[in-house]
Amino acid sequence: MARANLTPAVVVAAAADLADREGVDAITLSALARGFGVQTASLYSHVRDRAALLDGVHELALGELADRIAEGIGGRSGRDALVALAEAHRDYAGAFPGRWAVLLRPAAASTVRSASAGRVAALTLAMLRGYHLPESELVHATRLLAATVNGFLALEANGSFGHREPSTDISWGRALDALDTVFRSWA
Amino acid sequence: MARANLTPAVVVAAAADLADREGVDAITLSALARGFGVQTASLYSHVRDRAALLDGVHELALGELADRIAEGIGGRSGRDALVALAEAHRDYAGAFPGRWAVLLRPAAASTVRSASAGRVAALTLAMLRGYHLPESELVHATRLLAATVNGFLALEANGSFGHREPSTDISWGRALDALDTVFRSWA
DNA sequence: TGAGCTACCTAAACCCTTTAGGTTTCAGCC
DNA sequence: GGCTGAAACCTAAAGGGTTTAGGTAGCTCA
Repeated sequence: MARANLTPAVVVAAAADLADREGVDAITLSALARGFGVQTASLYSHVRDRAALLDGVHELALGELADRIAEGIGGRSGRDALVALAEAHRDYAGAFPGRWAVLLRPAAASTVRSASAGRVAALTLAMLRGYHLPESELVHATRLLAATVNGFLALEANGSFGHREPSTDISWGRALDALDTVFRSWA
Repeated sequence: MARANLTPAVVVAAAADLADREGVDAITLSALARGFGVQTASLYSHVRDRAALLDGVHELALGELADRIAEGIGGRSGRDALVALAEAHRDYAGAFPGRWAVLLRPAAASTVRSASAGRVAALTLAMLRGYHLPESELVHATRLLAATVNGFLALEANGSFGHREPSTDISWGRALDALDTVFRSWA
């Protein structure tokens, strides 16, 4: 019986893929074990429990998202940077719905303190600095940005916007316009 | 053996209360049955399955939220109405975290078509009409509003904002200011 | 009073999680 | 080459949850 040679990282990656294919609820130790051709209990050598597995996926997704944000922002600033950051989120949510859904769940304390979380925060802050807001307002601007982007994508993902015309693409553009306007003329 | 005299509505209400006390994941037919002093299988006479139960809670919550929005908006208009609507959401999310979490999940098709969903939509639309946007822009404004409010409350609820100073109350105020500004000067 | 509907029950199949403790495999070293 | 120890993997089992099928008891009303 050949070994699967699993590692925590391999298990977490498989969980992320499974979530993208069949939804977050499909992340079960049983399903993963079946996929690896291994007994369920064996996975507990690599992952503490199901919660820890989800935390792992969370952190993985955060890192991937940070990469995409960094690449998108590139040398841009101002509105271009804002759009790039938002678009990175939307592309990621569209391409990896399962990973995205995991990101929307409460993060473990360790995840909040992770390097990936820090990178996302730093990139967001760097982008916002391009708008020259008062330093003390940066937190509020960050929260507004995060709320709007995440809120939009969440509603889009769970079907709250329906499939009605006009398409959500236009609404998405309006939302980015609104954010840009707000940041440029922050009281 | 005294009968519990259950009805679908009673079961759904109990599920909602349970969610507020212990979280959405605590909504199990088993737990509810224990609460009623009844066998788990008996609940299937009143509720098709767990998914239908959650749909019931979703619709219940939507109705309660609509009531609060209506009461909050009262005779107000413009910014006052916007704040009342947003505050109704925030109060509800704070007071009934479990019900709120259920609202954030994808809605069943029947729920989308329900009277409660219609009421929330109608109230939102009525509020936005106070800003005199072009009729064709109302959809986009609605989506931006929903995204911002829901996004903010979701991030607040799942701890993404941390407990850091300054408090989220101030950020919340900034977000409402931003929405008001955007709606008043919609391009 | 008794017929019938409904509320509730027992039984059972099936799936998932998690713990405990045993066995196999493999790299590296004498 | 054979031994050894650490991983990697396994079996077994307890404990919950969901759901279906079919049986029984209690209430209502003719």
